[in-house]
Amino acid sequence: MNWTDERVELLKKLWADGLSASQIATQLGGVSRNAVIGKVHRLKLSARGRTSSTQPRAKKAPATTGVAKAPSRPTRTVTATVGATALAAQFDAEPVARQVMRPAANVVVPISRKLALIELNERTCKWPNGDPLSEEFSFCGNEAGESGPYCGYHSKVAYQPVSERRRAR
DNA sequence: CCCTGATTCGC
DNA sequence: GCGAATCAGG
Repeated sequence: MNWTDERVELLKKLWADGLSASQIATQLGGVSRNAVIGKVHRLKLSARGRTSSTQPRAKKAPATTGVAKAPSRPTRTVTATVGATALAAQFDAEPVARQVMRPAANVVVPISRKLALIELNERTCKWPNGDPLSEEFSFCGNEAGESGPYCGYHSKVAYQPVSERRRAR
C-alpha cells in the first residue's frame, strides 16, 4: 500500500479526530500502526493538543434498560457457507444475538465495503452490519486476516471468546 | 498482557 | 520516504 493523497487525507482526518494509530491503521487497511505513526511524524502532525487524560480504549456499550443481559459473544460464528435463509432464520430465532452482533455505539467502525452475502469469499470480513432482516443488511467485506473470518479490526473488537483471542496471537 | 505514541535506522 | 523493531510508558 502506498500513501495516496486520499489515504493521507483520511489519515489526517482520523488523527485529528483523536483516533489511535492502530485504529487508523485498521481503517486504512494494508498498513501497520507503526506505519501510521511514522507517517504522522513525517507529516509533522504529531501534536494532537488534547492530552485527553488516559487512553480512550473501546468501551462497552451502555447498559440497555430493561433488556436481558446479552451473552458475551455471538452464539454462532457466521461463515461464508451459511445460506442467506439460514442466516436470517438464525437471527430470527435468536433476537438477542442480533443485538450482540453490533459493536458498541462509541466504537469506531471501519469503512465497510458493505458486501452482500453472495459477494463474500474466503478472504472477506464477515462481520454483519445492521439488522439481518433489513434490506440494508450487509457484511463488512474488508480484507479478512489469515486466522479468522473477520478483518483486523473486527477480529479484535468482535465479541470473540477469550480463548480464540489468545490463539489468534 | 492489553494497549498507547516516540524513536531509530536499514531499506 | 517508509515502516519494523524497539523503547518507554498507562
